[in-house]
Amino acid sequence: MIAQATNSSEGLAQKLSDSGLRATPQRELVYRSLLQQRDHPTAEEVFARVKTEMPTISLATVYNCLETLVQCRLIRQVNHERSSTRYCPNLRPHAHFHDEQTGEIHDVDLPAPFLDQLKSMLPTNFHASAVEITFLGKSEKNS
Amino acid sequence: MIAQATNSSEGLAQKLSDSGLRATPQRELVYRSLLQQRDHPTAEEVFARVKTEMPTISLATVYNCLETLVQCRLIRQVNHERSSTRYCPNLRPHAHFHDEQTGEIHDVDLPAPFLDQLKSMLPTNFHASAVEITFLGKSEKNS
DNA sequence: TCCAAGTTTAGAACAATTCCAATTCGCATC
DNA sequence: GATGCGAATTGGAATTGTTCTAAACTTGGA
Ligand SMILES: [Mn+2]
Ligand SMILES: [Mn+2]
Ligand SMILES: [Zn+2]
Ligand SMILES: [Zn+2]
Repeated sequence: MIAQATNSSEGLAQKLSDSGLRATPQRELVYRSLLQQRDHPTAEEVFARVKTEMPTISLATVYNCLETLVQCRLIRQVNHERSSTRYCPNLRPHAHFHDEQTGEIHDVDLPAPFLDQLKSMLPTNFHASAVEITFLGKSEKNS
Repeated sequence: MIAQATNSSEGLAQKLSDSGLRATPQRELVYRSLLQQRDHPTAEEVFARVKTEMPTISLATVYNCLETLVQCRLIRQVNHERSSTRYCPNLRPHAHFHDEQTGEIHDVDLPAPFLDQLKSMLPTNFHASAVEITFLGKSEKNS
């Protein structure tokens, strides 16, 4: 059986070394914290979370690690208006739903054919390499 | 014949006074400059453009005017990643295509039914009031 | 064991935006 | 046509999220 990306720290060392980078304790911890609590935290929130486990880590390092993970395509940035960048370890193609009441961000999986349809809608002189879709609205608590 | 929104400064005074606000020279100028050059300028760019016509205007006022126009729904903010907010006077529902080479932003009109389809794709506990769609890619110069 | 390159760190710097307090503007009333 | 008053503008200070810098630390391999 071919190992699928298991969303655990295994893929981390691999993808990092693919880019000629090291799997440091800080990078592993930052990545693990994102997988553990998939609520699209900001850098400051990640900092607060990892500090409990590694009290000496610095905010600059958290920013560095996050940027590294983004570059290795292990995580993605999520931006909304001008507020702090948030981070998402969900690598499937998906949209983001911003709950305007709570500020929470939820992942919304979208069928791949739909995204293709969307790209095909562009004028012929536009060639899209990526599409970002963001919903704004309110979500009912699910009981 | 019923006057349609004519994208000229006429609608401005109306929509402003609807919100209990005045149509000041600064607000009119900022709005006119956005209509004149529809390239999604930043606040600083708007500032540079209007200064040629009103050398005494301040950057703070440009920010104030832009915010006011957004609140009156005469223009819209366009954000990408964490770069400066840009402003768009196109009120039709449309997506934005970011040319990664040039940094230019182009409006892409999308069929309304498509946007409805998109919203209908959400889980039933999500109620979207707005959708934002951003394409990234390159565009060929049209001759 | 030692080295060079990679990484982390604290704090300074930066850039976009917002805030603030003082002045100016402009409609309404006298 | 002056006066009053809230709205709007202004320059500069403050804020905030992020990046930069330079020094210290770590590590895999010669
Ligand atoms: Mn990015
Ligand atoms: Mn807005
Ligand atoms: Zn996500
Ligand atoms: Zn636009």
